[in-house]
Amino acid sequence: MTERNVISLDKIKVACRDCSLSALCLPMGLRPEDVDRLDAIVKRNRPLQRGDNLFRAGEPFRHLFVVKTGAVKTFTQTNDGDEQVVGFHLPGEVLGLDAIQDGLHGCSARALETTAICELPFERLEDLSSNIPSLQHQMFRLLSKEISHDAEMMALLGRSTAEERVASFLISLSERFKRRGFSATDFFLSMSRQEIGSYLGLALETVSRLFTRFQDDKILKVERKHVQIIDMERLRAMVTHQTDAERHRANPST
Amino acid sequence: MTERNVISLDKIKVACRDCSLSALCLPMGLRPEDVDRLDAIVKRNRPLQRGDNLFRAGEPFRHLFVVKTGAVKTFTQTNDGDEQVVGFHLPGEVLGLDAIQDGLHGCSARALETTAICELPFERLEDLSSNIPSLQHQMFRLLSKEISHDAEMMALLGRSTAEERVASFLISLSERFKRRGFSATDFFLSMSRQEIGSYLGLALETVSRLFTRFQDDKILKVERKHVQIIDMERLRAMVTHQTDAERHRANPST
DNA sequence: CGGAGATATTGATCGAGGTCAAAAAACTTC
DNA sequence: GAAGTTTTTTGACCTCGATCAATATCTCCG
Repeated sequence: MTERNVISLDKIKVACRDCSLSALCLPMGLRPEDVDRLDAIVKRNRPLQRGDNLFRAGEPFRHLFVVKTGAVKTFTQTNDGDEQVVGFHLPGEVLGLDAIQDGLHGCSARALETTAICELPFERLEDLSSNIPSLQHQMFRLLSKEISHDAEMMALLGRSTAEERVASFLISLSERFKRRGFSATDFFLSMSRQEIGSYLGLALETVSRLFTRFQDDKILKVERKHVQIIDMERLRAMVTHQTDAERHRANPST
Repeated sequence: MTERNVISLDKIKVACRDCSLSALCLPMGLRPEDVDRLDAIVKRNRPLQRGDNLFRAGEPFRHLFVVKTGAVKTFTQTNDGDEQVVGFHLPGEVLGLDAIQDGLHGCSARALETTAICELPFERLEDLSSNIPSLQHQMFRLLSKEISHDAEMMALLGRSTAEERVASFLISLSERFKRRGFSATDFFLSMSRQEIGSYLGLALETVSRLFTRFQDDKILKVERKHVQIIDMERLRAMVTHQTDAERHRANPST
């Protein structure tokens, strides 16, 4: 199960022991020789604390952000005041891609826990990518990946039952943790039931009930925010909607 | 209410009376001097008939597609066999952006009516955009626009009532028609109730009921697939979730 | 430590919208 | 234009999950 989007991951890991750069390399899949040039433009910020905003909807867009450690949620406000979570961003993942189009952030981003972030000045990234074809290519891939992820999410929200949504959510987290070298079956949820519910289009009570039901069914072990996946097979079996792309990725021989 | 993404639209319209190229210019917002270079790589296909596939999920990705006339739906299959619509694509809109990441189409695309399409060989587009910074910039914008559209859609599917979803859908169609120079208040739906329902995460019966209710309330005039929006204000009032970006676009002075 | 304010669980109730069913309207094809 | 197919409308019923409410647990801080 190698990460398709990463070119010679081992070399990169060696080339940039600084975790901020490996956080960059992972999503971008850069070649080592390109990393040095990227390195020059990366800003490193002090960590955000839980509740700190990284940016707010409507603010001008200057930087792409890469999560180094911690977790971030992105959300919009509804007219009647409360917030709607549109994404969770784990280490190695990129934020701000929706803001390129018109130079304004379309959603707000807030740290869910103590979080370290890399800033990439977008203008300079654009300049660089004109000169480094592989960087341009990776930028296109990055944006495209976000689009297919969103399409999967839309498909999930469009049809599924609560059970299926929560199962999908856990599987998605599991795969994302695995990809970054964390445990795929034993992890902490840095977001509240409320936030999970908002993201999945469910009431927080429904999320809670499903967690306990999954626990009763010996599929999970849940203790507050600590989740262990006991029976991944049955969790996967709950998800009816697997895109052809996913099928292909799971079994590339087909 | 000028289209922010288009640079000197009038000039482009004059420069390329061939509708295929204006279809390209609109989403990309290219400068006239770039159009000639694009022109060279555009393939023009014979029209698709209703039901024809443009591509299927899992097929290798070679081209971006731009709808010239007609309409296309994109959809995925669920494991239990039936299809899930993930998007509708009207004249001037681009398809295939989700496939850049891994070179495989993640969904299938099928014509909803007689449809003319432009093909853009993606490799050559990538090459060109290395040499034309403004093209690279527009490509980024195009991808980013898709991402923010998807985020809005996710927000819609995540929270809204059936009423709000159908209202949003009609408003979205209206704005997209308007942008391309068609009537914003009087148009045909080339998709079935079934397909609308699938897209909005609703049963087809629910869509039908809402259409008749809107008609009874003097908000719409619906006759089969022909829709007239009578009271846009009340339609808009139904939508609680307006992103800050949308608010800003509607009233840029803020 | 103990009290205050989040956050999570669990129960009870209710309604929006899904499902099933049947009829009506529109489109096809010969 | 008749017969068959597909799409849409409308009605009746029921279920899943939202909402309301009460309690339990955690976390933070003086």
